[in-house]
Formats: sequence, C-alpha cells, structure tokens
Amino acid sequence: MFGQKGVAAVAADSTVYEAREIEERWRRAWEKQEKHRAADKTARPKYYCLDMFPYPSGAGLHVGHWRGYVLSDVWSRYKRMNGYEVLHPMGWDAFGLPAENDAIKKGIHPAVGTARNIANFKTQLQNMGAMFDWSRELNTSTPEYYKWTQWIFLQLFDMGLAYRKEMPINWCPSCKTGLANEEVVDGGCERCGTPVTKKNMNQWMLKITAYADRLLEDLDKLEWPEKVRKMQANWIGRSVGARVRFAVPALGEQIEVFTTRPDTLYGATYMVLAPEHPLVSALTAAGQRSAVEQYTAQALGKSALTRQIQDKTKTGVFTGAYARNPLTGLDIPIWVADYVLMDYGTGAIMAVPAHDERDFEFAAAFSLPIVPVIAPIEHSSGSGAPVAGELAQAYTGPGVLINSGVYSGLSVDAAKRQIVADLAQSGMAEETVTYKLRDWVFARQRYWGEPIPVIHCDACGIVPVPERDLPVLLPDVERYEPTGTGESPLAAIASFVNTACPACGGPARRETDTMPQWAGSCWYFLRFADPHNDREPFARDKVDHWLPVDMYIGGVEHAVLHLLYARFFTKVLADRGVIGFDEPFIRLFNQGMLTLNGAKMSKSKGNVVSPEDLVVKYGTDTLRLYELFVGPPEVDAEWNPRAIDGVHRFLSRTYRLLMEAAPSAPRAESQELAKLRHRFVSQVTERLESFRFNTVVSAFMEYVGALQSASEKPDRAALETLAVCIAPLAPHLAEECWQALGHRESVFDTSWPAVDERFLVDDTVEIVLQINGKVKERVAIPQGASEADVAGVASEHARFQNALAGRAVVKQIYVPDRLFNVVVR
RNA sequence: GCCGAAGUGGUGGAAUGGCAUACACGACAGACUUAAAAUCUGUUGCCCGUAAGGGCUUGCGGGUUCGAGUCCCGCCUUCGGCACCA
Repeated sequence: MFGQKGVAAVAADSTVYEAREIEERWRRAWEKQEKHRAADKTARPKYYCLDMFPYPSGAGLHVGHWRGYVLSDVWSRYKRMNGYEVLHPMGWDAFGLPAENDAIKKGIHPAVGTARNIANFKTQLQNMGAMFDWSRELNTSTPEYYKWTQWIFLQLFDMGLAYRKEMPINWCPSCKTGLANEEVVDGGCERCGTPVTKKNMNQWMLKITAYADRLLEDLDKLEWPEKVRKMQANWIGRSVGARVRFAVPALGEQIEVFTTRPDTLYGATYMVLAPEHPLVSALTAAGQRSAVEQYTAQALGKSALTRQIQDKTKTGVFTGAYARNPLTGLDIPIWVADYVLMDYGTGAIMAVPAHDERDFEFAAAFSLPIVPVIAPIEHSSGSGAPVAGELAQAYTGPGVLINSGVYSGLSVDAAKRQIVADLAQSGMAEETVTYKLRDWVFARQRYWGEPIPVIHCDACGIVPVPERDLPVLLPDVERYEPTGTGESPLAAIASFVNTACPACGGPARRETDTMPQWAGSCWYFLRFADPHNDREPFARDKVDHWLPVDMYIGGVEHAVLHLLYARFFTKVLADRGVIGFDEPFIRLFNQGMLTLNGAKMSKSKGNVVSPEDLVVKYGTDTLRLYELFVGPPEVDAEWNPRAIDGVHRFLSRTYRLLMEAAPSAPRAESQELAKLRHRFVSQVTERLESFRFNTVVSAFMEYVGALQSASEKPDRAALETLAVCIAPLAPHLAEECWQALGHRESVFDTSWPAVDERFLVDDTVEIVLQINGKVKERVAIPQGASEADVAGVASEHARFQNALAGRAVVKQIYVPDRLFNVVVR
C-alpha cells in the first residue's frame, strides 16, 4: 500500500540509518496518498493548528524559521494521533514593500519576484516533511484572494468603519515616497537613511478605536502568553478619567482637558496646549504672538522621534492668555509646549506640577508655582504637610487632599468622584474614558498591494465599487516606481484611474491608494477553511466548523500589530453576521528566536544557518529533532553547530535498535520492559501536552538507552511504542520502522498509546534518610511502607545512627515513598 | 522612567516545596584501527584530601518552612516591550 516492496528491500539490506533515502521515499508516498488533506466532513473532532504564514522573501528560510514550523508540525501530528481531524495549512503573505523595493532595485516585476520566492519557500517547506495541506495553499496577492480582501473592505465601508481623513504620514524626501511606520528605522528611511518628515495627506482610516473596549475585554477569553495580552492591553491603553472645561473669560472660549487626576484640580497652576491645538492662535496675546509662532513652527518641524523620544527637555512659551480654574476661580496662565501631544486626549492639559513628574519639570524650568494638594497618608495628620518650597519632586502616590477647600481631607479616590460629580452639576466636567489606541491608517501610496475598491465621483462623492465588479485588478504595468508627488504609482495610469461612476454613470476616478501589508493577513486564517470558493470569501458552515484556530504558532514580533488587526477584523465580520465567533485564535504560542553569535539570524548580518546543508548531511528528521532539543521552545536559543551531532547519533541508534530487533522481537512483554514502557509513554505524553519539547527528546534518549542496556531483548510492544511515539517528531524514521515492524497502515493512522497506571508504581522504592534536611543515606523499602517501618529501617543504618548519636530528636517528617527527615537539636 | 521575562557545571539546559546538575555538547581516558574518521565504553559541578571521607554550590542579601533553584521581601545584572499617553 505504501510501497511495501521498496521498504522491505531496504529494511532487509541494512540497519544503517540512510535518512535522505528514507525521507524522500516517504515524502513521495505521503504526497501520492494525499495523506495531509484535511477533510471538511469526518467523524473526528476538528483541530486547527496554524502557523503565521510567511512573507516569501528572497533570502529563503533559515533554521530559525524552521523552529516554529517544526513545533506546529509536531503538535499537528500529535493531535492527529489523538483522534483529531487536523487542519494544518500554509500560504503566502505575498503583498508588501520588500517585494516592491526589490523590484525597483532590480527591475523585476514584483509579481515575478514574488512567484519565484514562493516557489523557493515551498520547496524548502516541503523538504521539512511537515504535514501541510497544500491543497489549501493561498496567496494574498492573487486576484482570487484579494477580491475578498476588497470585499471585506467594502463591508467595513458600509458599516461606517472605513473613512477618509487628513493625516500627516511619514515621508522620505529622498525616495520621494510615503513610508509605512514599520519602514521608519530610528527616524530615518529604511532604504536610504534620510530623516523622515511628515506630510499631510488625505488618508483612508479604519475605526479600530470603536472596538477598543471589546479588544481589551476579550483578551480574558484567550489562552495567550501573559506577555502578549499585556502588550495588547498596554497598546490599547484604556484610561479612565474626566474631561474638564476651563473658561477663558477674556475671549469667551473654553479649553477642554482630559485628566486622570481631577482630585488634583486645586493644584492646577497653569495649562498647556499642544502646538497643533486649534485654539493656540486665537488665544495668543499680541505681545506674545511672535514668540508663540516661532515656537510652534519649530515644534512642528521636529520629527516625532526627536520630539517624543530623543529629547525630553521641557520647552514651551506663554501665550499671554489666562484660563479660570473651575474650582478655585483663580486665573492661571496658558502655555504652549510640545510635551503635550495633540493626538491624545484633547490636546490640552491642566498642569499639576506638585503631582505630575512632567508638569513638575516644566514648572521648575519656567518658575511656575507648585502647589501641593495631596499629602501622603503619614503626613496627613498633624502639621507635617509638605509646603511648596520643600518639594524636590512630584508626589504621585496615594494620599489625602490638602489645600483643597471643602475637599481637603478626602482620599484621592473619593475626591476624584466627588469633584467630577460637583463640576458635572454646572456642566464643566464629566467622566470619560480615553485610549492610546488610534484609528488605523489603512492606505499606502504604493503599487504592490490591494487596490482600495472605491471610486471618486465629482457628483456622487465616494462610491464603493459594486460587489459584482470585484476584484479591482491591480494593473500589470511596466513602471511601478513612486511618482514623487505623494500619490500612488497607480495615479499615473490613466486606464486604471479613469472609470465610470457606478451610481450616476458619469466620469469618475478610481482610488489609487492600496492597502497596507497587514490587510491580507487579517483574514487568511478564515480563507483556509474554504480556500477555493469563488462565490463568497468562505462558506459559513466551513468557517464555523474549522474556526476559531485552536493553536496559533508564530514569533512574538506580531504581538500587537497583526494579532490586534486580525482580532479587529474577526469582530467586525462577526458583527456583520458572516462568521459565528468573535475571536480568531484561542491559543497562541510564541516560539523563541534562534541566534548565532548572540544575534538574530539575518542575511544582512551574514549569520544565517541554512537548513539545506544540514538536511543533506543529517536528514530532515535530525534537524527537526535538534530544533526541538535546542532549548525550551518559547525561549531564544543559541545555535550550536556541533550539538546536532548528538541528536543525529541518537536517531541512528534508535533506527538501528528498531531495525535490528524488529524481525525477532518477542511477543511477550516482561514486567521490567512494561514498566519502562508505560513510564516512558506517561512522561512523553505529559511533556508533549505541556509543550516541553526539549525534554520530550530527552525522554526518548533515556528510553532508548534503557532498552539498550536492559537485560532482555526489546519486545514488540517496546519497539512499536517507540516508533509510534517518535512519529510526530521524526515522521519519516517512524514510518519506516513502523512498516519494518510489519504494519501495512501508516503510523499516523494508529492512535497514541495509552498508559496503564498500574505499571507506574514500583514494589520497592528508594527513600532518603535525612537529618535536619541533609541527606545521609538512601535505602530501598517496600512501596507504601509505614513511618514506623521506615524508622525501623533507619535505625539499622549505622551511619545514620552515628550522625544522630547524642542529639535530641525534636521531630520526624515522613513523606511516604520519598523521604524520612529527623530534626535534631 | 514604567511594564514584563530571565540569571543553575566549561556550554545548551533538567528538576508537582522533598535525592540539585537529568538529557546532550565539549573535554579527558580507553577499545576497535597501520593511522585517522566513524562507532562503542568510562570519567567529568567546585574546594580540601594519596585515600576513606569531609566541606561548599542554583546572581547577591534577608525571610517563611522540618526542608527553598522553586514561595515571600529587598537589591544587582542581562534581555525584551512601551515610552512626555496627562
């Protein structure tokens, strides 16, 4: 059935482990058998194990990339052997800037370069021997796929979640092109190093902030690493506080601020507006105008990097205007300073230098008054309350209000509520929630991406492309270089741009911006459920059957961006009623990086280890096993070029043991080997379940060692169990040995061995005799012996007794089958 | 600055509060070999001692416990994330 003759011939010939020959033969057999196709309809429960699909770069895969794919494959095969129908697909995140930049550099069309890279990646992944279901392969840059990416955009547009806004974007003046945030490295352009400036442009935005609360709350539903959930929570940055309005009586204006500390309102001694704040110009007094204009011009000229990261020295200028503190009724000066950011809160703050570190620094620099209004608890009673001159730094801790009129004496928490409630009476404040999360800039002025499917009509405005007209094809053109005007290269293609308005039929222009690289990866996991559907993005029953993803494996570098965007799309589609779940990934596992010489492997650093040479030298199974053995899967690990020899030696030993013993293995299983076997299965299962793959490999090494040094020849059960258990890790070797053991069906159609608990207990156990917690003696006693029995045994051991001589016994601790500890004085 | 993770032999690492250093790499010694490679066997935490044996040891300092690599408190170092978010 699986090429029996070939197997038999090889098995009879030799017990030398010829990995390459075995692996190629089984890979072909499995391929022919379509062994890795996931069936949509089956009696088995489904299990969806997904890798973060790769961006097919020109550099190819190195051993670091293998790590995650090996983990997911081991896990998929293990789940299959536990009775699940496993969906383990693979595809290509094929739109994106590297392909486009490469194309510009080399003059090769991005579609051509991408196709070549995909072919290379696919060969590499197939070499790995992973059970990917290639019949579901997808590519985000094909019209068959991006038609539905565009369809999803139309749903977002229809739901009011996609909108246009004037936004400053990153701009490289040398390359004359807009850049994605991820292409700005240390304030400079990734390609040429030129400092990035801002350019104001009309942008497509997605209203991800509308989902901020749900994205935050639903993190609790997920079995994700704590670290990633925290990173997402911090990124969303929910902050509960109040909006408070300060009147500017001289101008009849109001300034609204956001604060999380309304309790400190009595300590607000000045206000600050961001340089971009719309009221700056109106508020500025004549005498201050030139100073303010000079300052704002200078602040706006700074890049975000210099303004927010590199230089935190406080600068600012007085506007000459005053606002009235709504509680104290006192007028306080209004300043402009770039430490206040326009795009958070309201772009204006009330400054409480006594209780905010940034305000303190600013007040100190410009000699503004610092009035303490919170006293730490220990100072609240008596006369020890701090006075202004004593403060060396801002106090941000808990405490009790002072210098705050009727509110003095209240706790911070009580005052927050009370002050907002009182101001709300006169409409001067209300409670509110603010997020750090911003709406998502969803447009790129680039060629190699999904065209945004809308049409601009002078008469009708923005009109979505009708669904029947999808996909809006990316035109196949000779020139895809940036135009230099800040427009997409598509804008220069008249045949693409000029079209008819779907609403009125009049002349209209297509949107020429494309979607960012993240767009395709926001929903590819859904498409795998029904990858060839040409009538809809996926059939409802299929997507609801396979999804959500049970196990998602990939690098931690996507902790926020991709994983947040994908969760957002999933919730939108759930709200739209096209899927029946609102979280895409139940369980997430982040594999650690592989380093060489302490650095992340990368082609530019020249420290990549290529899997090809290793596969040729040792075989795929050896490399797979070494990727697991290198260390705990979630921890970064240094590649040790020599350590792989040990793993290869182990597999050769295993192969030889199985092949030599197979023909004459006894049927009957001895007590000794049965114990060894059940203990081994129990250990391997437990370690697999808890993702401790490095220790899984150790368990195999110990078992094989024990079988080799056992007093009897290994029986059939011992050999079969070994072959079955190692199958998820070293699938080719396992299948070969399984056939040699006389089986006609695949090892992956057998089930994972069960453990009989009775074999896990020993008749005699070794326990330690301790004095004051120090081990003095080890003795063998019958399992389950009583404390009295053990004390009796202990009394017969001279060394133990000598150590006890002349000392008073305080107490004895007995842990059955483990230890006996005598505490003496 | 804030948040998080991690510090165990020469190296990668193992250890539900109960025998620290499993498993492997490397090193050393031996077997096989004309020799080498491969393979196999043995030794290998540190200190004192010829030995028997003894002492010490999980970044540092305290604590809880009969007993701590593991739990608690305070530090140090390294790495990662966020970073003027009011």
